Amino acid sequence: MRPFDQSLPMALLRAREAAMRRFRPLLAEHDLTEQQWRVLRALTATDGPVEPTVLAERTFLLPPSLSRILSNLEGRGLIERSVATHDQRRSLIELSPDGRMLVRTVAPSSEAAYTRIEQRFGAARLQHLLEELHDLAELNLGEPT
Amino acid sequence: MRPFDQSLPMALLRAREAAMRRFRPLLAEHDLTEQQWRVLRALTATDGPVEPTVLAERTFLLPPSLSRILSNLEGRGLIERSVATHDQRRSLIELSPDGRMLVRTVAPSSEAAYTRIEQRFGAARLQHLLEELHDLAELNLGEPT
DNA sequence: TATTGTTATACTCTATAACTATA
DNA sequence: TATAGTTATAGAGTATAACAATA
Repeated sequence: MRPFDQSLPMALLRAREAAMRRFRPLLAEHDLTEQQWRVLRALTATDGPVEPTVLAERTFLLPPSLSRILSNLEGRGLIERSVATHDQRRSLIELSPDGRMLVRTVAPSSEAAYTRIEQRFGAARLQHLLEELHDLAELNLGEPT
Repeated sequence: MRPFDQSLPMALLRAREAAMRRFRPLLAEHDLTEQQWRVLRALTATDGPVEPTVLAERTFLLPPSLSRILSNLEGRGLIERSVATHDQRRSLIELSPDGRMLVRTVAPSSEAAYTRIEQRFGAARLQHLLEELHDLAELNLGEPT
């Protein structure tokens, strides 16, 4: 069997661990879990409001997990929900002003961590790595041959 | 702020998700969680018995989490524990014959998934990606500048 | 005193199913 | 009937602290 440290999932996990190590304490300072941050971050990336289903796909969270996270973030005033006018089943989620402010507070450290990686690893090399990861994720490995 | 899909941790998570998607149902068939499998997999990679502390580092599990997982795996007869003769505080963990058999049962599907990725992504390209991930993980990003 | 490993505790996420409201 | 989202439930991992046994 392939050696443990040549396993692709382990290599991805290890790299992610290395990239996140410095960032986690910062999230903890703001009482945010990784998953909560992923949701806030995904909301920052969109122009307008997003439906929970879309948000779940983008953040790799299951609907029940996302549902709890949204309740939590709404309770803290970091997001706002509304109901879609064309289909009352659908919710629309967006950052509140407080949520946007929180992201703006955390973002600089995130960028600093990124810059640090760029400096040590090389900006072009990192860009290429991101492209490779993107391609890998798009192979549709779940589809039948 | 950097676009969400240009975030390195998200790119790593997304790639890992893609690589694991087909593998999870197989683990579920054998009543194994991802973390339990990581432990079994790490034990396969070593020649002899391993101390829990080392195992925790290699699998990115916290000691309390690992402790529970080891109890579970021991209860299922998949691993064996002994006490180090030179230091009675230390445990030594190794796969049991049943554990080895289970790994041998699951391994072919793991290899098949890997081969599939190699075919679609390119073997050399994948090898290079693994090396880049390895280098990235070894940047010691947690250290002060 | 320090270290190895486990236990305690509280919380969060995962995963599947069942349910409500709307379409 | 089907879909969007929430709630129910059980289980597992995360994280920190406290603890027992050994060094």
